[in-house]
Amino acid sequence: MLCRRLVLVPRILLLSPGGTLTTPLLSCERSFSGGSDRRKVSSYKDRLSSGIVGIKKDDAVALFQTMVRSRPLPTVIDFNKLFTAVAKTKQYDLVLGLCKQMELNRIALDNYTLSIVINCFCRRRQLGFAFSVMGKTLKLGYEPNTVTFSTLINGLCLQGRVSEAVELVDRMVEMKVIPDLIILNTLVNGLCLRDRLSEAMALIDRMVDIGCQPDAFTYGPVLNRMCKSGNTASALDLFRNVEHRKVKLDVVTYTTVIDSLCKDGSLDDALSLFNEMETKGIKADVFTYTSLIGSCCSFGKWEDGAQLLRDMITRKITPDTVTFNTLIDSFVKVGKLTEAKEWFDEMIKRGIGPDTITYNTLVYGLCMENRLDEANQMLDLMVSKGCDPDIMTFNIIINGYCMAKRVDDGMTLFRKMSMSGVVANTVTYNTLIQGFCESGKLNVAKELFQEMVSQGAHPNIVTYKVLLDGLCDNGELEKALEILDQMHNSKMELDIGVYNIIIHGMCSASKVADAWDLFCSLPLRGVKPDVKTYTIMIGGLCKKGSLSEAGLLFKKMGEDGIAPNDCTYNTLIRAHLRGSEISKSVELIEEMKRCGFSADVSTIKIVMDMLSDGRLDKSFLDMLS
DNA sequence: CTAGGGTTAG
Repeated sequence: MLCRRLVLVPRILLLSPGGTLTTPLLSCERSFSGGSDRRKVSSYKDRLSSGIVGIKKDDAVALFQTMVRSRPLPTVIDFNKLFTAVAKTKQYDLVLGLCKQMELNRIALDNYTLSIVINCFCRRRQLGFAFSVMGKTLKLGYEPNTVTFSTLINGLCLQGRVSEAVELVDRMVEMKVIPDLIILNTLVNGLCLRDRLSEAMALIDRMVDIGCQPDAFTYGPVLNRMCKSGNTASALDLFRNVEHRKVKLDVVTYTTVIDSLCKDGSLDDALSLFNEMETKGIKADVFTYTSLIGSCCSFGKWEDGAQLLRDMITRKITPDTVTFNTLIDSFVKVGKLTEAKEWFDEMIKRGIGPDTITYNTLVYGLCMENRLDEANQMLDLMVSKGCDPDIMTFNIIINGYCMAKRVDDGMTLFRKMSMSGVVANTVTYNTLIQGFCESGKLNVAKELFQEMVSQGAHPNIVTYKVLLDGLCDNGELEKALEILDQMHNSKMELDIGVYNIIIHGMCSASKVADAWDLFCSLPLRGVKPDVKTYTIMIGGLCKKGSLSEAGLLFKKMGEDGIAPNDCTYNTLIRAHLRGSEISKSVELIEEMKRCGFSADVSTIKIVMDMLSDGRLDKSFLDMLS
């Protein structure tokens, strides 16, 4: 069933079929208080047991201080409970800081605390520190257990170093620690993260062979990877298969597939899987609802999205920041800024804190409506609420300035941003380079491109497209062709968009013959012309006065299976009007109308001009509408 | 206590 040689598998799995993989966790609980005096410690005890899920930074620090000052001292287990809760909120720096404080207060960390520290370093991609904590664990005389190892193995996997993770499993076995289901699941996850799906599946088969029953955690990452690669159908197949083999799937696996169906636009299928899950007694959670709400909104079913949110509140499934962000984003995307603002107020009313993404989304909405002053006020608001703007925030406003033809203001903000320590990325530079190109300041655009390279922000295909377009529009076709040459020599994958820009540039520079040669060479270059390519080329031929050639290309386009759009028709119609080929333009207009397109602004302008100087009859206007 | 899922920009 599988080819062992190709598959990365720890040695123990190849050597010990039929062996058991379960091992009890070592008990390392050590008490400082001896458990005698319970009265004085009740406040932090209550706090730890009454729920510290999703604990905020200030709360965590305050609770920690109370604990450190309590006499007798709380047990390490109590500290571990706090650290675990904080780690779950992904505040790894905070956990590390608190652990440091604990040491400074001469409270000994135990084996578990050290595992939590290792996990924090792993999550922060500081594997070196993680391994030295492992060394410290040994030096303190603790036996590393499966938790210590699984944490480190996960750290390696998160960095994409799966082979080393497998080696570590082998070393762990040498140290007489038997890999358990969690370790193997971690490896499966590591393989999935590197998109090595077939190896992951093979490892799962090996697990089954040696009697280690996979669970929802085993299949979760596999399903997720399939879904993220756009393969919902395969994921659904695997899902049904696993379900059929009586592996108990959980809310996460269901939600993974539900989300993928939502992303594919199969909202009905997603909803029926949601119902199926609930029927089986698996309760949907905030992730499930958030996916469904997002999908409803993308279909324009706002009331349904809002209703789902109300449902979840009724069912005591508390919506979080992401849930509101999803809803707010959907409203912003369709320009319903008022509704977005209402939901923003609602989330504040419910005590759910907006985050950078919430503010970015609202800033984006304001910028789209050219309300730049309000966007800047929103920026001030987020700063005043202690929510740090990130590169996305700045990119959105800079883009807003560029679209409002205020590239210089965009540049000022860019400099301010850099002073505040936020580092520009490729999108930032692309936006500004485009802004300068469109305002005709080609030299500034070129300088910025140089700055981008020297700052280590990698230009991508979009950067080049923006630059090529700018050069072509500003009469520097030769320079554009030089860059195109460089791009051919680089490893960059050129798409049809790049060629559309160049062909368009050639046509604008009245080099229609060159454009035609390039157009004809596209198949050789492995690039397929799209509707824009044909339209640009048709426009070029029209400009040259070769209406008949343009007509032939229009015909060929249809034969090549590319459907013309409104731009194609309007280009041809204008050319025929200019060439006084009235009857042909009437023919084209009727065909265009049959396709559901209509005359654009430029076409209407020509028609008006021709009506006023009498070259066209009034009946033409009726036919047009 | 260690492994899998949902939101933003050119």
